[in-house]
Amino acid sequence: MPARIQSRERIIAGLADVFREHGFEGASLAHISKATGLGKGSLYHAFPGGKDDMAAAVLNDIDAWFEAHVFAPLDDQTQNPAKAVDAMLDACAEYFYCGGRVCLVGVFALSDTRDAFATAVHDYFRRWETALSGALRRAGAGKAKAKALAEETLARIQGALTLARAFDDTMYFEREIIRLRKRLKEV
Amino acid sequence: MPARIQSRERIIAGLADVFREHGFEGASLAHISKATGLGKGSLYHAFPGGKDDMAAAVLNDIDAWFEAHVFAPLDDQTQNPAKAVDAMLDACAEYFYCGGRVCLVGVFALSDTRDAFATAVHDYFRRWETALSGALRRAGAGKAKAKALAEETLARIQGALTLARAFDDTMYFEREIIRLRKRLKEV
DNA sequence: TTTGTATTGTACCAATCAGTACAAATTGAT
DNA sequence: ATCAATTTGTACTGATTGGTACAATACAAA
Repeated sequence: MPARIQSRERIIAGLADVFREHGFEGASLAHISKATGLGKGSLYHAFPGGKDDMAAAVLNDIDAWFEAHVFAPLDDQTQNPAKAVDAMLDACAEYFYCGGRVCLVGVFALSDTRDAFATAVHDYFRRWETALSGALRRAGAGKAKAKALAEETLARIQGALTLARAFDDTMYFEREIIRLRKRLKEV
Repeated sequence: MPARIQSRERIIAGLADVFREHGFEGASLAHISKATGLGKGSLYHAFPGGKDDMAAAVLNDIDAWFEAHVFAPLDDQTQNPAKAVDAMLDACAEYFYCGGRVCLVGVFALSDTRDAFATAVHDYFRRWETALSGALRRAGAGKAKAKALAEETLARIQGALTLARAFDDTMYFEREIIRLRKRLKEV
């Protein structure tokens, strides 16, 4: 019966889906087992620390994706900052499936899981905010305005995800991205 | 041992705190019992339908509060629409404890609880959106602009709550409200 | 094939889950 | 004070929780 190698990538992707759908507390090992196709034995072999370990791995994976596709491009001094901001919105639309997928970090931020993963959540948003406000500064905004715009942008993205989910209509997210694109060109 | 009358108001307030903190799935009867000071007997006496019943009662309570303090004032044709919008932001700041308290409807929207309470979540945001966009129209905005601004406003409020919680800093919410107040005067 | 290791499924554990049953206690009316 | 109705705490239920133990399997090297 046993033994077929699963790529860790695929396992983490399945874990992310479950955590996004049910939150940390709601993600039972039964759910996780079903979503990943792995039994408890395999799961605890791959993540000896249990659910905490799994969630940490997922958060790490998300962080790596955003670092590569969002944060680093925003930081890149050699590129046109306006283009980097545009690329950020593209990356968000891609990552969040145009609003069909929710932000796991945001979910964790709202739930009581926040306490356990507080620093991970904190760092993710801080990293995003400073990278974006840096790019906006290079695009010509003053220090205060850049920070305010960055805060506003993150709030609008997170909020749009909530609304898209509440209305079960991805257009809410897509329209917000369009408005945001326009707004961020006004620097 | 038993018997002291608890006001239903207080019970529901306690329930709301628990659901906000832990989400629907994470809110165990042990948590609920502790937060309300009521045993299972009392809880199932007051809410025969169990947790679903409790959550529905909380959502109903929230809806009533917003109906009275936010939606109805926005609808009021006899009042200055700009003032109603301002009052809406005041009411939000009050209700959400300036960001220290999370939006339960938003939490439910993100979790899988969404399916069970989909219509309640849906109706809440739709009601808010139409009331706000109506007020903005009366304040002089065109139809399309009013709708876009209303969507943007709801997203920013929800997102600001997420950020305030993520950073554990209510200033993120308060600053967003200030920016929003300014933005909504531009109609 | 044989062997050793990495990987896996399953049987189990104590704790906790939502929910039920019911008797004890409190209340308000008389 | 008495009594009926309402409220309440507690003791249970079967199911599910996260986690452990371990034997069976598959795989790569020999």
